Amino acid sequence: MSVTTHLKSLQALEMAIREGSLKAVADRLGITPAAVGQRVRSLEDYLGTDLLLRGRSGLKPTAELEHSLKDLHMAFAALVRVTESLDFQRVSEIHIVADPDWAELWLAPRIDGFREEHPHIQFCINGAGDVPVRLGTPDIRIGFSDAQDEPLFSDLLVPVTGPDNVRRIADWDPVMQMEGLPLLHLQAQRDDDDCPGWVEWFQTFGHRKTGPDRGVHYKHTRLALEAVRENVGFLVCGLSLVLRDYESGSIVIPFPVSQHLKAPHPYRLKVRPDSEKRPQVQRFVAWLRNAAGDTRRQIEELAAQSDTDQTG
Amino acid sequence: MSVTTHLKSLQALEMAIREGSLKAVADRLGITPAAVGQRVRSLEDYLGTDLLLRGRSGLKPTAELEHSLKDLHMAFAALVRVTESLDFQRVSEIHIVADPDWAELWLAPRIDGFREEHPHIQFCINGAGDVPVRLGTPDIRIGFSDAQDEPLFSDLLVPVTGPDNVRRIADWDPVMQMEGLPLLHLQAQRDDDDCPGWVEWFQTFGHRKTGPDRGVHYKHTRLALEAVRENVGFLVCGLSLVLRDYESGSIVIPFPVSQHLKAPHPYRLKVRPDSEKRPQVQRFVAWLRNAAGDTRRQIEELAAQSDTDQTG
DNA sequence: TTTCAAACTAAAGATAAACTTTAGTAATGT
DNA sequence: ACATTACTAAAGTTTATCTTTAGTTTGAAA
Repeated sequence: MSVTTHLKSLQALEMAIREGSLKAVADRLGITPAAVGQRVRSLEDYLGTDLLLRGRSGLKPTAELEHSLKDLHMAFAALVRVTESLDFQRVSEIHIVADPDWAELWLAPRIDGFREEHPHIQFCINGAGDVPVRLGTPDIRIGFSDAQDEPLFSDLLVPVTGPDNVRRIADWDPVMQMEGLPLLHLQAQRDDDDCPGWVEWFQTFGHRKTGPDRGVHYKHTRLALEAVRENVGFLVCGLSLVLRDYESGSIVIPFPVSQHLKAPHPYRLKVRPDSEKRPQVQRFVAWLRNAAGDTRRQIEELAAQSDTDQTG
Repeated sequence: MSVTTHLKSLQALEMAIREGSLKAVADRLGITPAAVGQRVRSLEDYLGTDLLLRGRSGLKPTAELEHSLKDLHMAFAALVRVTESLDFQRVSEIHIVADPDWAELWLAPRIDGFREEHPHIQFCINGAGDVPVRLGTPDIRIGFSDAQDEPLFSDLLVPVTGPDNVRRIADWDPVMQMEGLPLLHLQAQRDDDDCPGWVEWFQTFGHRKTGPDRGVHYKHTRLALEAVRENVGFLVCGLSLVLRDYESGSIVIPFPVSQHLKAPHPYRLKVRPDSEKRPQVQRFVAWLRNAAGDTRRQIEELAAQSDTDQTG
C-alpha cells in the first residue's frame, strides 16, 4: 500500500472546503493565507490537477476532489478525535509558589495564553487554582530568591496613578508638582528596607519635600492598584505589574520612566530538579522565559523611550 | 473544533504500530530510522505521554494510545484512499518525438525513475509507449533542432568496444594500435556530413592509416552497441549513449576520453507552448533538465579525468 | 464606469521543521 | 564472547514551510 504524502496540504484542503475561504483556514491554523495557498498549491502541483475552484464567492472542490471529499473529511475528523483523546489523557499538574503580587499581577493575566494551548495542564499557584495543594516542594518557585537562581527580569519602580489624576497634574507647579497629593504605599515599602517607595523616590527625583511617607498603606499591590485605577492617589510600583493596565490606559505613568528606582532584586525562577524533566514543566518554563523576555523588552523599551520622549 | 497538529508524527505512529518496527516505517517512508524515532518522540514530548512501547520484540501501543488506535488506522486508511483516488484521476499523456538513438539509449533507461514517481503519466515516445500516437505536434521534441531551442547537453564522440577487446589492445603497437581492427560504423556517419565517425577520429588522433571507412554499417546505434557488447568490433559513438554501459562495464572506452570528437550540435529540447502549462509536462521537463544536467556533469567529469588519468 | 476593499497569488527571503550523520546503547542470536 | 540488529542522542545540515511585500482579480459600492 502506498503512503500518503502532503499531509499538511490535505489538511489545508479539507479545511478550505469546510471553511469556504483560505483566510479562514489561515486563521484557524495560525498561519498566513499565503501559506495556506501554498499548501494547497503544492498538492495540486504534485498531482497535476486543480483541486480547489477559487470562485468568486467561496471555494469549491473540483470534480476530481468531489469523489474523495467524504474520505477526506472522515480522515481528519478521526484525527481530531485521536488528538483530543490523547490530549485529555495527558492531564498533568504544575505547582507554583510565587511572590503574591507577581502571581496576581504579572502571571495571572498572562497565563491564560498558555492554558489555551495546554488545556490539560492544571495549575496550583500559591495554593489556589485548578488543583489542591500538594505536600512537599512545589515544581516552580518565583520570587527574590538566591542569587544563583535564574533571573527572569529586573523590574523598575515608577509612580503610577489613575487616568483622571494626570489631567490635573499639568496645572501644578512643575517644581513642587506633587506637594500635598494623596500618596498610596505598600506595607513592604515601610517594613522592608529592600523595597523602595515614595520616600526614596522623592529623595531621588524631588517634586515634593514634605510627608513622603504619609497616606494609606496597602498590603497587596493588587488592592493598591485598584485604588489607583479609581484615581484615589499615586503609588510607586513595579513597572512589570502594570504593563497591561498601562497599555489599556487604565493606569497612567505620570513621569518619564527614566525617573525610576531599580528594584533591588530581579524576579528569579527556580525549578525543582525532579520536575525539570517533565515535559509539561519544560513547556511551561519555556513559555515563562519567553513571556518574561517580552516583559524585559517592554521595560527596556519604555525606559529608553522616556530618555528622549518627555511625555508622561 | 481544534485542529490536528503533528500530522507526520501521527502517521509515523500509525505505521509503526502496523509495521512493528521503526526501521520498517523508515523504509516505507524513505527516511532514516532515526527520523522516524524523532517523529514519534516529538509527539510524545508534545503530549507528555509515552505512546509507543519500544519492546525487545516489536513495538506496542501504550494504554493511552490503545483507545485511539481504531480512529488512527481509520484516518490514515481514508487518507490513503483519498490520495490513491486523486492519483488515479490525474492520468495524463505526454507525447514525445525524439532522436531515435537518444530515445532508445539515453531516455529509455532513465525514464523509469520518473515513471515510478509518476505512475499516472503515460508516454508516447516516437509513436510507441503506453498510449497511441495523437494527431498534431507532440508536447516535447528532442533532437538537433533550431539553435534557439534549449540545449540539454553536448555530446562527445568516443571509440567504444567490448570488454574482451580491450584486454587484447594492450599488446598492440602503441602507434598503430588499431591497424586492421574490425570497425563498426553508423549509417549517419557515412551519409551525414554533420556526423563524425572513424574517418574523422583517425584523422585527428592517428592510431591507424588505412581503411578507416571499412566495416559494417548499422542504421541504429542500439544495434551497433549490441554488437560492440559482444566484442564484434570498435565503434565511434556518443558518450552520453553508453554511460550506463560504461559504468556497468559491459562497454569499454579504450582510449582516454580526451581523445574525442565534439558532436556538432547539442541535443536540444523544444516544448510546445501549449503543453508548457500542463503541470505534468512541467514536471517531466524539470526531470529531463535534471537528468540531462547529470549527464552533462558525467561527461565533463570523464573528459576531465582523462586529462590526467591515462587509463582507458 | 470608476473606485475600493477583500481575498487570493507570486516571488523572495527568513525561519523553523525535518532529516541525516555519527556515535553509542541495549537486546538477541551465533 | 562477539557480531548483529534495532533503536537513541546530539549535532549539524538540508529542506520545507512560512512570512513579507507587492501585485492581481473579483465583486460591490459610489
